[in-house]
Amino acid sequence: MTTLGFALLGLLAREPLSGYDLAQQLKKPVGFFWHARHSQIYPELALLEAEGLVTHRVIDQTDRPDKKLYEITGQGRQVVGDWVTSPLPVPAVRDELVLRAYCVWLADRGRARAMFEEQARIHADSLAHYEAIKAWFEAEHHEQIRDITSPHFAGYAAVMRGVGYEREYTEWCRWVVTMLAAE
Amino acid sequence: MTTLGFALLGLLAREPLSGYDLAQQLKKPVGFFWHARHSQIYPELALLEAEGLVTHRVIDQTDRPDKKLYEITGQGRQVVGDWVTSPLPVPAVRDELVLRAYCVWLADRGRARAMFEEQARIHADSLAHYEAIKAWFEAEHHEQIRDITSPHFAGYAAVMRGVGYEREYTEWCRWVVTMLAAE
DNA sequence: GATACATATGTAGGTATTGACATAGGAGGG
DNA sequence: CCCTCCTATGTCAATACCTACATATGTATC
Repeated sequence: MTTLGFALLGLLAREPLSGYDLAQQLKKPVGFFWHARHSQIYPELALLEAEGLVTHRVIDQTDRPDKKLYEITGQGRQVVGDWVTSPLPVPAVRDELVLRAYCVWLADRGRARAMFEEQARIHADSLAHYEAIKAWFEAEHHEQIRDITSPHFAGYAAVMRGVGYEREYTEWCRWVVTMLAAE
Repeated sequence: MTTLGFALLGLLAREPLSGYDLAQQLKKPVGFFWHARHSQIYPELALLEAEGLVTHRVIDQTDRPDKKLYEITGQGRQVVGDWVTSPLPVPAVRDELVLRAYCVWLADRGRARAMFEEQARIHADSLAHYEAIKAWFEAEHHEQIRDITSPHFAGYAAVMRGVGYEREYTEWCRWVVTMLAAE
């Protein structure tokens, strides 16, 4: 089982979805900290089905192409639940912008400043996006987000991480900009 | 040119290093937001040398095996400087712990709480590590960390991100723990 | 003397992911 | 009627990365 497989199971545990739907949800910034292309999703769904973790049925559609609607099985639900608390491998953090910051002393000052200003904008936009989702959760599911057995709590927890992550990232970008702009 | 290639050039722009040294620096948590194994580093160094971005000379050592000391060329310095401000591809954020949080409603409450407590400890340790490096920079290079043409400024900027990242991550883990512990 | 460990450099095989190619039906606009 | 876009499912080749294998020298410990 790959991590992508668990990501798909985690989405299918909430509602039945087609491969196309899953690909939409795993597009940034909707996919909370995991994403994949349809070229990886379709084969992974076939593997999950071969292992008996999901099943599918074809839905005939008149106004658009037919689709395969995937549903999680009881076994799939068990597998993803066990995976959540299984030993976590050391996370592989890779951030190209931080790496670039580490090399910024070799770059042109003005161009570097422009780049970090743009990145600050991008992350501020992303932050606004997450904060909107957070507000939506609090308005629409103010009860369920306190119930840890509810998928809404889990979604809210992921969004909380998105807010914190992007807030810190935006602040750091702005700090770099002020340093590059100083004097 | 791969991102790893730029990472190696960024390190070699500071001082000549062997492949082994580079592998040590790119081990977590020393490698600030980029890491690689020696099995990837050695071939990459050969590619960089073939492109004329680095050169190497063999250093004879008596107390340990001989080593190849790599030095960046003028062209290599130019290439990495240009790369820093080149268009940045959309970052591919993948965080398995956040994905697990998104699925935590399917898991055992006690086990989940224990896992997030452990993760909080891990990230708190990492935060302490980054804060120690930050303090070292401020004590040893309090002048250079304000000079954007200095590698110390660049290193300080990367560490600042490490501090912010791990601080936020630790706080989020603790928030999840309190939610899982409530009632 | 044997064993383990740090230094040092490499290769080989497998997996996860991406980007491009491929097909197809229906909707909407010009 | 053509072109574009959204929906929908798939394959293929290339790449980035990891795990494991492979070798060699010197030091420290049992």
